[in-house]
Amino acid sequence: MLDAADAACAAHGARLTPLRRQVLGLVLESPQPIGAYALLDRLKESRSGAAPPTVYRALDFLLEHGFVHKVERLNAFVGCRSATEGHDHHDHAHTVQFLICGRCGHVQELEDASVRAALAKAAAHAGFTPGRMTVEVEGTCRDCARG
Amino acid sequence: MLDAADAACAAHGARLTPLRRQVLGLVLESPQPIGAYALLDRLKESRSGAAPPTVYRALDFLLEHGFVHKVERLNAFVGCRSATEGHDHHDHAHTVQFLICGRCGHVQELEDASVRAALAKAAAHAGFTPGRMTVEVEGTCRDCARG
DNA sequence: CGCCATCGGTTATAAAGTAACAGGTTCCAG
DNA sequence: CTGGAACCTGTTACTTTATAACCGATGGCG
Repeated sequence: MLDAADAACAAHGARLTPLRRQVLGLVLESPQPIGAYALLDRLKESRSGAAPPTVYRALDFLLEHGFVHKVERLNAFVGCRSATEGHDHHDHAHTVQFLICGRCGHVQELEDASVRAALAKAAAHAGFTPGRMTVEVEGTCRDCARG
Repeated sequence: MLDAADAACAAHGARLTPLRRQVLGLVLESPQPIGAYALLDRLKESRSGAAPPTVYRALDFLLEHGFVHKVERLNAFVGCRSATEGHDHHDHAHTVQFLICGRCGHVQELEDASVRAALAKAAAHAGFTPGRMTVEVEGTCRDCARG
C-alpha cells in the first residue's frame, strides 16, 4: 500500500518523504481511526524529537493528497482505502463516507455514487459549488447489531 | 423562535431553563456558526460566573433536543432552522446537511430527502443501522461564485 | 558556488472540551 | 409539609486537540 503511495506521489510531483511515509504507515496499520497525539506517541518511538507540528504537518500533506481522511466526529484519522486501489483518485477523494459504529468503534469507508450524486444535486439546487464533503454516519454495525 | 422552543420543550417534558434559553438565543442571533468560547464570551456579559462547562452543558441539552446543530468541520454551532418550523422534528433532526462557503463563511442548512435516502440505503447495504448523520459540504456559495 | 524553496526540529501557546465536586432548586412521595 | 432524589448550575482544575513562529538543514537549480 505504501508502494502505491510512492507511485502516486511520483506521478504528481509530490514528495513522500520518510517522515510522511512513516506517518502514513502508522495510520494504515491502525485498525481504527487514530488520533494525532496517539500517532505522535508511536512516532516518538523512533523519532525522539517528534512534536505536535511534526505529526500535523505530515497529516496535512497526507490529507491534501488523499492518502488519509479525517473523521471529524472523532478528531481522528484513517488511511484512505480507496486511494491505494487505483481509482481515479482525484475525483473521489473528497466524496468519501464513513459508517462509525458507536459500540465497537469500527469505522467503515464507503464510496457511494448515489450519495455523492444526491449531495451534488442538492448543492447545485442551492447555487452552491461543492468541494470537499464530510459524510459521517454514526450507528451500529452489523456485528454489534447481531451480538 | 424561542417561543417555539418553549413550546417544544413543554410538549416533551424538557426544561428550557433561562440559561439554556439564553444560549439558544445567542446561537440563533449569530448570523454564522459560533464557537463555544465565543458563546462563552457573550454569556459572560450577563453572567459573570460563566465558565466552559456552563456553555457546553447548555449546548449538550440543545443538541440533544435538536435546537442547535454542531458543524464538525468548524467546531461551531448553529441554530436549527427547521426545528422551529413545526416539522416532525424527531425524525429529521439527525439528518441535516450543511453547505459551508469557504470564502464568506456562510453556512446554509439543508434537509434533503434524497440525500437522506441515499445514505440510508448505502448504510443498509453494509448492514449498518444508521443514527445521527453528519453531512457537511465545503465549497463556494452562489454569492461568492458571482462576485 | 549561491540562491530559493521546501522540510522538519523546537518552543511556546491557543483553542476546544471534560472531570469532579459542591451548593441550590424543583418536585414528587410519603 | 417534610425529606429525599433528580436535576441544574457554579467553580476549579485539567486534558486533548491544534497552531504560530522561528530556525537550521537539505536539496534542486541557475
